[in-house]
Parts: sequence; C-alpha cells; structure tokens
Amino acid sequence: MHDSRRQLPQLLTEARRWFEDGLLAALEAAGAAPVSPTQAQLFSVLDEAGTTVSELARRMGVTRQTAHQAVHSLVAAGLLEQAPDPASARRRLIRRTQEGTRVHARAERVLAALEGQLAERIGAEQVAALRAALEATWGPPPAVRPE
Amino acid sequence: MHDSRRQLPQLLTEARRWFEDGLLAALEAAGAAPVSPTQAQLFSVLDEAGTTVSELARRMGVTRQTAHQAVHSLVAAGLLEQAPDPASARRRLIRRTQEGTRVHARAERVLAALEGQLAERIGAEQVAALRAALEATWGPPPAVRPE
DNA sequence: CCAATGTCAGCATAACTGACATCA
DNA sequence: CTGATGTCAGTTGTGCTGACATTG
Repeated sequence: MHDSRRQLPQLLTEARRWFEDGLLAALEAAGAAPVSPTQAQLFSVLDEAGTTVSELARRMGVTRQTAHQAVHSLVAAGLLEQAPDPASARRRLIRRTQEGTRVHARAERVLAALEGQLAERIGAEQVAALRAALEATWGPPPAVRPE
Repeated sequence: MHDSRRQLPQLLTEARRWFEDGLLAALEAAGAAPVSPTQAQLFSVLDEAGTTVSELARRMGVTRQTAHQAVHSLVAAGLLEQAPDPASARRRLIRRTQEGTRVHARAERVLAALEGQLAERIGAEQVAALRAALEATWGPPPAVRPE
C-alpha cells in the first residue's frame, strides 16, 4: 500500500538535484568557477546592504563557524568581500564583489530557465502548484509518536 | 523582482529538512538508533527480494563505494544482512534483518504522520499537488545556456 | 563583567577517486 | 579476456564543537 506512494523526502531530494545538476552544468559550460551547493545557498541569503557573518549563519541555519568558512572560501574566490561596519568596529560586513554580482545574476537566469523548461515538460500549473506548496508556511516539524 | 520568488532549490531543501528533522526527532524519541539521512535513503531503495550493493548504488545515484560503506555501517548496526546469491557466487544480496524491517516500518509510519500533519497545516490539496508535481516525469536536467 | 562577534583549530561524517581481487 | 562486482584505502569537502580575542 505504501509502495505506490514514494517517500516525499526522497522525491524532494531528487527534485533539488535536478535543479542543482542543471545549474552546475550550465555554469561549468559557461566557464565559471564551480559553485558548491553551500556557496549557492550563501549567495541566496546575502543582501545588498551587507551582512555580518553571524547574521548569515542564522539565515542559513548553520553555526557561525560554518558560515565563516563558506564566506572565507568565496572571498578567496573573489566573489565576496569584507568591509568594516562604520557603525561598529567589531562587525564586518559581507558584500558581493562586482564579479560576485555577475555570477549571481547568471545563476539566477539559469534557474529561471530551468524552471521554464520544467513548466514545458510537466505543465505550468504543476510548477505553480509546486511553488505554492513549498512557499506555504509549514511551521516547525511536528513531534509525532512512532507508535 | 526576483526577491518575491525564492529559489526553488532552496525551497526544496527546506522542505526535505522539515521531513528529515521530524523523522530523526521521532525516531530518537522512540529510543531507536540514530539514522543518518544516507541510511534512510538506503532503506528506501531496498526491496524484499534482496539487492546487490552495485544496484543500490545505482538507485541512490552514488558510487558503489559509497553505497558499500553505508551498507557496511547498517550491517554493523544489525539492520541489514548480506547473503550469498544462489544464482551467482560473486554477488551478495543485501536484505533487511527482522530488526531492520521493524525500524523501516516505524519510519514509514512517522513519515506518513508527518505528511498528514502537513496536510492539516497547508491543506490536503496543497500536499496532493506537491506530490503530483514531484512524481511527474521531469526527465534529465536540460542544458540551458547562461546567456 | 557580560554578551555578541569574528576567528582559529581540531574532529566527524560522507561523498569521491584509485586500486585490486574475484568470478560469470 | 572482458566486464561487473565487492572491497580496501586514501582524499576532499562540509558541518560540527571548543577555544579565544575583541568590542559594545
């Protein structure tokens, strides 16, 4: 009875890999530096004003140290830069460099194109429904009892 | 203009983590051995007849070596067992032990309960639409041009 | 003194590649 | 011989915890 219903987590993982593979392939074909999933996520939580590492860590749901490391690698790659915060000497703001902005814009175009391709294959309504369900407020995972 | 549209890959990742966190918390609350995401995926690609490590690797989309390691740890945990294939001496079939079957059944109940909880929160139609979109045939990721 | 921040260091896990023995 | 399989080994990446200096 459950065999006809595949596990949702697995389906979600496959869907994410579909996008991820398409994105990496497109960027690599364009000769861009390979971007890890972590780095992609870091880019998506940035904002224009500049953000501290601690704030980025909160948005990503990881520790400060992990975010710090991800930022460090992207700074080394020339896609991010650190600038002192004029409001507080102990904070350092993280911003995209010009190159970082270019790469980010290109990645967004690729993702939009992938979503468009998907709509051609499974229908725009399906894609819209997928997005609507994922954007809904799920709240925290409930504590269910196994028995 | 894109800020209102969050990235689909990120939304998919969050959704998967929602299920994963709920599952791990429930199993841990039940006193079961902690199950890593990899091990959970491995369980979901098993079948009753028994399968080779190479076949499991193909289903999971990882290398033989990775699958081998995951199987090894689950054998050590007493949830899987290896049996010689009567049809071919060089193949070894992977099966669930009785304990492994129990854990698997429990995990499936938890996932079903989580899906039910989600339906209460965002609506059964949304969950059905989500499942329908994910179960559709997406095909291979298309090769899009960044420019 | 206390709390938040940035950083360095070490550790664990899980994926990968490489290599090799076995057997249909 | 060739190819598929199972396995061992080493490497890399990514997350974690621990620790510490700096600063408001």
